[in-house]
Amino acid sequence: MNKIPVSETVSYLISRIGKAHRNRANELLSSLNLHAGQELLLQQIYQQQGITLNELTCGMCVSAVTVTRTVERLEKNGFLKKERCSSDQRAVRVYLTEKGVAAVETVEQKMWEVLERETVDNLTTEERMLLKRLLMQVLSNLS
Amino acid sequence: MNKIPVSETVSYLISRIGKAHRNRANELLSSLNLHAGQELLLQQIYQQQGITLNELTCGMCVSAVTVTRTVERLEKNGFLKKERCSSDQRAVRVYLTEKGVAAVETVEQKMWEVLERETVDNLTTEERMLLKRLLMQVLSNLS
DNA sequence: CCCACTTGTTTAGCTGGCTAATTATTTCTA
DNA sequence: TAGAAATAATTAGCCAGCTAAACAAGTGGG
Repeated sequence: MNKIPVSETVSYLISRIGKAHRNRANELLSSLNLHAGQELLLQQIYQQQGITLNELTCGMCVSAVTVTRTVERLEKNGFLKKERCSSDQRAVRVYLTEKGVAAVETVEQKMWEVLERETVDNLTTEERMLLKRLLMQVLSNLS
Repeated sequence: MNKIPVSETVSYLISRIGKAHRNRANELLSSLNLHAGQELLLQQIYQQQGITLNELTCGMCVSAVTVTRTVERLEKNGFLKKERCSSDQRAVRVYLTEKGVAAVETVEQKMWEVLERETVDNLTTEERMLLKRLLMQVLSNLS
């Protein structure tokens, strides 16, 4: 059985695509003064105002430290507000400001839609469905 | 035309997979005292001892700054050596040490092989071929 | 021959992401 | 009920990655 070079493996493709995809996301987000990663956090708060940092940590597959610091920066830039939870003084709840809400609603069309269109360009509808199915299996494999 | 939720787009899958894949790569690399990104750099030098930082920058789709700093750390940890180019005093050439060579040769089986096996697990041979083809198109779209 | 331009690298300062260790609060249990 | 254990968040310190700006060394044109 011949070994295929690393450069022709699915893993190598994924690492290249992951980088390119993130780069493009950053380009699209820069006009909103956001960085890749922040938009996911804002979207979570949008779906549940008053969510705690701990709940954010779980929902984003990211470490608690990263959440703490990203929230800190987003608060400094006026996208959200922190508030100590009254029933559990350990927990911190976060709420989007008007600016934060506007940002989330803009990210949808300024980033996700553009990114998706570019990503699946030149693929037929069937190929897109298929790709989605295969990627869901890959994600499941790696989780 | 109904909009599909972000969580069901190829883009969203790619960003999730990209993160999970990188995390797993880091786990596998940690036993070699390497971090994701460093292994690509070492592999490039392995293929061309004496490569310049500028050539590394081009070959890795990464900024010159990142190359400079990663090389600096890898040198500090004994994986490579820097040397000013004699014919062009601006350029810096890098060479793997024995430790660096050993690392590259171990990364192949300790990281790439394991990662690939895990990534395409539960996919048939046909599905793997297909996935590869679709991902190559995606990479081309994003480059 | 010298000054302008280009090229290769580095510094400063920012981002997301991480682990380990710390602090504060709550909960559980002996 | 008091002390131990679990939980939520933070601090310190590390890594990859980035842009902008500085610096140094070649290259070219007038």
